[in-house]
Amino acid sequence: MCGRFTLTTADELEERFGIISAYLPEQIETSFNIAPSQPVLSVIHDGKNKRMGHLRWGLIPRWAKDEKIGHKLMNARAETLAEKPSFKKPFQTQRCLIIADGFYEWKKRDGGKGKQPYRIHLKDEKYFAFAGLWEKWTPPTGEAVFSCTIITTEANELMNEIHHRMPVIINPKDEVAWLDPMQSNTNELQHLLRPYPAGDMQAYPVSSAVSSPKNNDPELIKPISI
DNA sequence: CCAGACGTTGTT
DNA sequence: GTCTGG
DNA sequence: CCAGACGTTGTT
DNA sequence: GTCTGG
Repeated sequence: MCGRFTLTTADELEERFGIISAYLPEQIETSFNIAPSQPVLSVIHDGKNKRMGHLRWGLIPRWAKDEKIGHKLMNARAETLAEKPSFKKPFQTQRCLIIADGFYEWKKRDGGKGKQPYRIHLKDEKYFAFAGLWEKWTPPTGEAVFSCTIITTEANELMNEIHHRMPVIINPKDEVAWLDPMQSNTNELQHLLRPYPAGDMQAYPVSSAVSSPKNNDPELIKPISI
């Protein structure tokens, strides 16, 4: 679940997320099918300002010897964030938003083999933000890598028809609280990680989740740095 | 104590 | 780095 | 998450 | 079947 999503335009992002121009990335990548290990558009709070930039999807813990562990850490269960060694510290101080306008989920076809992909988005078709955690990893040689994971929770009534888990979409009024690095009351933070209201979402089957060319130009990656 | 994992999903 | 299992 | 590969030797 | 890359 939560293995692919979309960000198809970059219009009015700074207004929607309240980013001042000095903290915007030089370029924003858009895609119909963003996969783990690719750069994803994110917002963090550096203690003073909100900053927008790209993070690599698949969290690499600070202590990792090999970046490959990031291939496994693209999702984090909301229920256990405070306990897991890889997520504990990021949950306390390194929370982020990951910007999207849709995501995919695959429903197993009854009886037989195969899966049917569904595209899910908000009824108003607007941007939303996944709850995420970010981390900075410095390899033995070379530049630091800024990476992130997307938090999952139980499915709401809409998603439950497709799958039993779904990514956490933060209620817009809670975005500031989620990002605030000074907020360390994990009980309150945990409360923000609930299934988004089903009535505000819609889902429909699609023929394929893969529909756009990928862009692998590493020059486009502009990691957030603090 | 050291050694080894550190994650989720879904499937069995 | 920190936790778990042996 | 899905899609796609899954291998080596030796030659250019 | 299982791993890797995107």
